[in-house]
This record gives sequence, structure tokens and C-alpha cells, in this order.
Amino acid sequence: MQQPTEALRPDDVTVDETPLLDRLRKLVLSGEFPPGAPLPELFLAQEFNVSRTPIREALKQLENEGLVEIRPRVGTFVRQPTRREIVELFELKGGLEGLAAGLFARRSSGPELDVLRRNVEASAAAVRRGDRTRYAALVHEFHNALIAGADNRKLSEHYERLMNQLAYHRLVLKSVDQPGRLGFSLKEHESIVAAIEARDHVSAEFTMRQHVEASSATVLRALAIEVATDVTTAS
Amino acid sequence: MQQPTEALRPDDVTVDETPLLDRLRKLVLSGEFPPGAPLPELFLAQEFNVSRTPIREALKQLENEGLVEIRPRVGTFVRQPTRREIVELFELKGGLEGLAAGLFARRSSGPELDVLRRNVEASAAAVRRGDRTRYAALVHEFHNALIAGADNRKLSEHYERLMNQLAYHRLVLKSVDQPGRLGFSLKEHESIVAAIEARDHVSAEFTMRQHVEASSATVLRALAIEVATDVTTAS
DNA sequence: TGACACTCTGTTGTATGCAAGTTAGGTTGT
DNA sequence: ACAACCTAACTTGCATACAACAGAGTGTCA
Repeated sequence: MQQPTEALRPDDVTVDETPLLDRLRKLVLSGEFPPGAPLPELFLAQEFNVSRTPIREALKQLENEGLVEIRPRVGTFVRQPTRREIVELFELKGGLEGLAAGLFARRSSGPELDVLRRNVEASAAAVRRGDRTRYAALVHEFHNALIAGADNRKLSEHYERLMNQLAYHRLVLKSVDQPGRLGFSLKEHESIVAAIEARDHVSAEFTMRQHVEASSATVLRALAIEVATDVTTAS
Repeated sequence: MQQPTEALRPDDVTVDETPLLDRLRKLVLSGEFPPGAPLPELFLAQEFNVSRTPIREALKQLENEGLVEIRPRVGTFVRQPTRREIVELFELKGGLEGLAAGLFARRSSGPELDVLRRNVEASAAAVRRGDRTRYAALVHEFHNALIAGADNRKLSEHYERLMNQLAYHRLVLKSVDQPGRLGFSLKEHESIVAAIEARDHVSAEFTMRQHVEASSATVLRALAIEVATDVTTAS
């Protein structure tokens, strides 16, 4: 039986600063363990210098989040969302972010809006420079700031859960490589900010949702191409 | 202690057909353990004839769902949502159900819509008879059917989670006691079904969201009254 | 040669033991 | 009477032991 990977980092075993659950989640989300890879409890226990018990608890949580699949008496495996699930999750994402944009337009009154304004400025600069990586990071910030501005913790919690299920960062990197998408995306962000500034919650919600729909279409297109060229086997 | 006449039947003690997690959740949601009550692992383990380990796993899940609070080294307690959380959850509920209504109006084409139609008819009959209990059950069915009709499993999952967090059934029973609410509620349901029949997804979403907002206001009003008269101590 | 049964290893599921922390209540000293 | 301290019981957190099951590989028999 071969080990799932080489020993990760021998010196990293010092002490667990961050909660075990987050470290495990990052391990799955980062793609260090590709979809379908097994996650044996004993191996992870040795890797993190704990016993199986806390590992088990964390894996159950990850299963609940939809990131791994536990086949009883067989093992735990990294789960690959189906295409249908991705479509569904994007629909949900549009709904939640649209809701957030509407709430933002109704409530927010100052500092939160400034964050969005500065973000759009920085994004424009990144687009001018053609810096796709920076732009991708700013997109992340934009959406997070928007959710935060809705001032609804339960919404934030569900949103975070949703994004984990999407393994979003794994996807968004692909969409920014689509030609022309950057400019459109930036314009959409600007429209959303404008609607919030105008306190037009209907327009804010509608524009936000359309934006997510466009980004969803882009990601799905990129995914289709990837499947066609079979990139997955290359890694 | 045990009867000598009856032979020992090991699996007679518990017929744990349903997963432990669901049974525990029901225990919390049913109000059998009131908010604030402790849930000692050892006690539950004896109650369900298992060891602490599976109980622990289930409690961790319930904490993740927001139903209980685990205070480290102290104990696990039934969690009482704050008023603010209830407001937030209703906002989310409106967003999700609105989204579902919109999707329903776009996609659904037959049997799912019939379910809604029959539900509205039955609800009208219940209102005529003044049967509040029956009406409350039909309201539940209506919302579940609507979510199901959206044909989006991820949406269903998040919705179920949300409703558990709301401990909704504990709340809805209070709202149906508000005078006049039944008639309004029924009319709103009829409007939603009409919008879906007309395939008007914008109207379906808008109407649905307004409906949730109205029901939210009713529940919050009932809650305020309850707090004022301090009913909680009477139970 | 093919199919069947079997063993053997690996993995999870559960129970239990022990350590560490918290809390409540009693005790003691002022 | 009151405050501080101390102790004892109860709770969780983690580690470990053991049992049950799945799956792959092998050996055997027709």
C-alpha cells in the first residue's frame, strides 16, 4: 500500500496553532489531495500528531459540508462536485449575493461602501496592468466585502459554507483566464457599487445577480473546455 | 433488575433504525430539552444505549448546525437563538424561498404545480373550518413543495439547515394564533401559485418574499408578546 | 482455464480509560 | 457575618484497544 503523499512537512508538526478542522479543510480545498484521493484517518492522525478521534470529528464535519465523502467501513475520499452541483451552487450564490447587495443598498452608510469603492479602483488599476492574479484576489475581496456589508451573520455563515462547497478559489482562477472577461467583470462591479451608492436596492440586487450569472457562465465554459482537453489527468 | 423469564434479546433494547443524529436533533427541536438545558454526553449515551463516542460526534454536528452550544470542558447546552438571529434567519428565508419561487416559475411544468394547487385548496378548506393546526401543517407542506419544485438539491440542503436553525416549527405554531393572519396568509399563497402558473418568475419571487416578510413580522410580534407576558416560565 | 471460496490486510465504528479543566459548595480564618 | 480558599465531583477532550466489515489477492477444485 502506498502512502497518499510524501510526508508533508516534517517540521510543521510543532504545535497546532490553528484548529484542526481548518487545516484539514485547507488540505482538501487546496487540491493537495486531488478529488477521489483517500484520506485514511490513521495517516492524517500521524501527520498532525494527534489521535484518530479528533481527526474523525473533523472529517465528519467536512462530510457535512460536502467536501469529502465517507463510505462506511471503507474510507473517506475527497469529493468532486458534479457539474450539476456546480450549476446549482452558482444559482444559490446568485441568490445569496443578490440578497446581500439589496440589504447593503438599504443599510450601509459609510465605511463599508468605501471598502467597495477602493476595491473597484484597485481592480481597475489591476485590469490596466493586466495583472490577472491580483484581479482575482480583488474579486474575492469584493464579494466578501459585499457579504459583510449586508450585516447579517447568518447570511455570512451560509455564504461561507456555500463557497467551501464550490471550492470556489479552484474555479475562479480559471475564469479570469477567459479573454475579455476581466473588463466586463469590472464594469459589472462598478454598476453594483453605483446602485448601492444610489440606495437602489432593487437595481443592486438585480445587477448583482446578473453579474453572478455571467461569471457562472464563464466558469462553466472554462470547465467544459478543461474536460474536453482532459487537463485533470495531467496533474 | 431484569426479568429472568424473558430471554436476553440484545437488539431488543434499542431499535435504532433512524440515525442517532436525527434522533438527537428531534430531541432538541421538539423542545423536550428547553433552551439552556444541559445535554450531558454520559446521560445521552445511557439514554440511547451507546457509548459517548457516537453521541459526541452527533453533538458536534448539532453545534455546527447552530442548535446547541458546546462550552469546552463545561458542557453542551440547547441554544436559544437571539432575536437578532431570528430576524437574520427570516431575511435569509425570504431570499431562499424567493429564489425557489422564481426557479419554480421558470422550470416547473406539471405535477409539482398540482401539489401546490391542491395544497392551496386544502388550506382554504382548513381556514373555512377554522382548523389552525391543520393549516399550520399545510403551510409547512406548501413551503416544502415550493422548495422541492425549484429542482435544486443544494438549495434544498441549505434551506433545511436554515429551517433547523430557526427551529421553525416551534415558531410557526405561535404565528397561526394571530387573529386574521390565516386569511392573509392563504391569499398570499394563492397569489404565489398564480404567478407560478403564469410563469411570471419576477412576480413569483417578489410575492414570495413579501409573504415571508409578512409571516416574519407576525412571528416576531408573537415572540414579543410572549416575552412580555413571560410565557416561558409557565411551561 | 475459469470460477469460487477463503484468508489476510487495511480501514472504519465503538467502547473505555485517563487526564485536565470547571464549577459548586463547604470550610476556615478574620 | 463575610470573604477567600480549598476540595471534591462532574464534565469534556483525547488516546487507545478491540471488533466488524470491505476488498484484494491467492489458492483450490472442477
